[in-house]
Amino acid sequence: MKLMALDGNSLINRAFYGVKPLNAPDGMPTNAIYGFLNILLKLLEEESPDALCVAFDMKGPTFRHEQFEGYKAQRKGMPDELAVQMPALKEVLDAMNVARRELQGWEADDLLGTMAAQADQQGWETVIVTGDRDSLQLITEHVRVKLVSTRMGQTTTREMTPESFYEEYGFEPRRLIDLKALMGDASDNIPGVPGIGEKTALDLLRRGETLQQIYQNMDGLELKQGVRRKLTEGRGMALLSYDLATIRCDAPLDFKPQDALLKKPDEPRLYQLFVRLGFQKLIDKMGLSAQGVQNARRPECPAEMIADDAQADALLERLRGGQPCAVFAAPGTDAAAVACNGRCFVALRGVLSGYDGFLSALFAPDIAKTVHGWKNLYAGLLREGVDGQGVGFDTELAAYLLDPNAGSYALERLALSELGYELPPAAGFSPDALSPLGDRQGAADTLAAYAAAVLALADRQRPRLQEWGMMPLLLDIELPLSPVLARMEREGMALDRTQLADFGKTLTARVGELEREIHGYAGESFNIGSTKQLGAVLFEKLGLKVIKKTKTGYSTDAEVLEKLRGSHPIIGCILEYRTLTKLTSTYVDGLLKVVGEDGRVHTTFQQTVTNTGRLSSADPNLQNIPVRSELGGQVRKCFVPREGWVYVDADYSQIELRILAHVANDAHMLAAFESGEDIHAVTASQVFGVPLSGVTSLMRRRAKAVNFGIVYGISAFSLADDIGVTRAEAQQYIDAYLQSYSGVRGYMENIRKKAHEDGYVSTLYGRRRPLPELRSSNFNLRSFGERVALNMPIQGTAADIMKIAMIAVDARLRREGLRARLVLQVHDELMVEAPAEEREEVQRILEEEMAGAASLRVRLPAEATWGDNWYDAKH
DNA sequence: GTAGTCACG
DNA sequence: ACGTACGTGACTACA
Repeated sequence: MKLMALDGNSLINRAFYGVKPLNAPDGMPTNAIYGFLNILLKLLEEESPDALCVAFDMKGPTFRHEQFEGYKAQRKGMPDELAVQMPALKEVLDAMNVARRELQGWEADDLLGTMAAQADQQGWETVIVTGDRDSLQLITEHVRVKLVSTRMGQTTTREMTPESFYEEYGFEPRRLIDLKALMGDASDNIPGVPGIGEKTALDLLRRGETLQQIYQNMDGLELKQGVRRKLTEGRGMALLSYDLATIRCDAPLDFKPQDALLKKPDEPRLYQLFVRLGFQKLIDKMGLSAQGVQNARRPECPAEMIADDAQADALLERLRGGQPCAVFAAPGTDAAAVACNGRCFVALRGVLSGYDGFLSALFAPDIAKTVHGWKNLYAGLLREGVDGQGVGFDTELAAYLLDPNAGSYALERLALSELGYELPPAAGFSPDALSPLGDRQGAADTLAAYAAAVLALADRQRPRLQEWGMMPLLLDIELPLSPVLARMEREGMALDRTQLADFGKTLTARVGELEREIHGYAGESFNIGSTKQLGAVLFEKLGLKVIKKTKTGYSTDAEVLEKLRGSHPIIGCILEYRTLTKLTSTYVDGLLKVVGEDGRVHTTFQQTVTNTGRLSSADPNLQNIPVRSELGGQVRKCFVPREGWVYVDADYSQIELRILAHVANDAHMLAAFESGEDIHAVTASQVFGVPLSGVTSLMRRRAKAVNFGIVYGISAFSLADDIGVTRAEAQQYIDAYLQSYSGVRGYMENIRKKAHEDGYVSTLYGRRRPLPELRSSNFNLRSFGERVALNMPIQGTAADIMKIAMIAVDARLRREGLRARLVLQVHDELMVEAPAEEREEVQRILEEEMAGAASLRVRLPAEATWGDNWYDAKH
């Protein structure tokens, strides 16, 4: 039989510092609980023990404090964010029916030792799990220790047995006590023998001595004079430390391993807890369900099937009266459910003969609707030939605006966390279920439940959006943007497949040559794409200098290779190989793979992904098509408009710095922009104290890096690293910058302060990003939060303005009856595909609407250029 | 599924 | 004193 005994405090501490911040829907930090449970589940799987018990420390002094008042004296209490997670963890363990023990006056270590002793007496084996090496003294033939370490979400365990312990330390596990007695332990404030350090102590123990033997037979020992004196004088300390360091196995603990046998968890209770904590992943992983949970309920809303046009018209008439309603449509929109005033109506294409007409009428402007995911719904309607209108609320967009950090806005998840609704699986309204042979009433009930959830969710979200002043952001920016994005996706961009494939062949040929050359230099054939194998060749076989390490081995990134360029001809080949294989795999093969039947690529613009309010582009990502290198530019040449059409491309000029000048209200920066001079050159002249005419290209380059750094939340260290100067020099640049731009300095100070006070930052348009990181006790995380506090209002405001511009450009193209259409957005750039004869008008529209999207203290000029392919349009 | 790398703003 | 720039997505290798 096997007992697994966990040191709860040690593990939750590891989890707390090793797992990224995580919050429950109510804002309570949960990362430590989450990390702890993941470790626990992994261990249960690995070990399949028969019994499990978790030991905890208790607050207050222990018997060791009575022996020595300085014991653990300088130890600080746990940070608040961890402390609040302890009770919840214990609740979770109780719900899992996991035994746990704590005992006033005793540490978790002693409880583990005692449990192991009890288990041993009954012939059980024990696995102790902890992050604390002190427990290694408990290792015996029947007791193993698993040492857990986590860093950034990654958990590793190392198992220690008598053999592996001896191999590492060179003496027996019990002698760990002797080691501490001799050398002390700074972190627990155990004194040890004054003057005896790790080296001497280890040496004595590896010679086979024990503390007892040392003091019984001091004269017979071969010892340096000083050591002998220190040992003699420190005898009292040594004996005290020996006692303090000894983990006791006789705590008055009520424990038998049989008491801790694994039991089935209390599922409903655990489920409820996990919902409260926001642990959807664990709910899935452990296969929990809401069955038996009283709170989790499905909205009571049986579907009323719309069978004929008369019923459809009656419903439409009622909706036109202004009753709030929510529409949920199955993908492909072969079915639509309308929730309204406690009832739910469902229209199915196969049931309602006038389904298409119903859909058109439902999505007319005179019926105000709430939906979940307007962009995709609009796209679906468009495929049916319906131009959807009259959508006044979107629960997905609302959830994103309320918390852009949340990551997922699936209706099922939101219904659960916001309403306590358990929605039936979406498979319930699959095409099969909706087909004449399927369970149509069941499918309709499922759709109805989703529609009802959307309606209820909107009621929960609206007050918060109003309170936070975010309704205009939703109604005037995000919602109207959705159809624009849907049309852009549908429009797509044409690819010249032949030209792209030819380019691919050229690349592949060169990659072959490089591969041979690289293998030749290496003297062996290996996978150049494997960083592990490449590292072995470069740093072990060829003996090149190790510049940087990753957590799994040597770093071989471009920055490292660039520094090694002079030391071996293989380096240049590898760099070129990397460039070319990236181009072929991601951009040549990758794009060719996703060309549609219409010869065009249709990206997906994701509207609820980024933490700052930007869009993202995926499948394929058209926002990262190469441009910085000449070779990469070849890919852009393969994006071509229709015959007789052109691409018109418009960029904002320095939008982020201009927004910085505005929000910081910095007189110098505003003046610099107003003068129309090159902003980086002006910055250089200020930072380096030379007249504008005296700015060299090196100065400009460095000033540009400073400008970027400011926007990102600069540090001298990274700036120095970026531009290759000393830290002190970088600091001088920053100081000189902030001296010149005192408004920016003030902004940086204010926004930091405000962010700490409020716990969030926002853009000019009220988009908000919560910053739980700022309350972290972890220095790194807190610093990250402060950098984000500086950056998000700038990046996010630029995103807001671009969205406003997109809505305006799209509307004006259509209003003016042009055939030209938006096809792409790349953060500060818009691209329109236009008939050649509309080119000049489109250029004017882009420049006017982009510049006019916001009125700030600076102008926001945009320049539109054009060409017969994407590359030429930008050159 | 995660890590490393690299493409973009 | 801490470690170190903001925001993305796609590909390959590897456990």
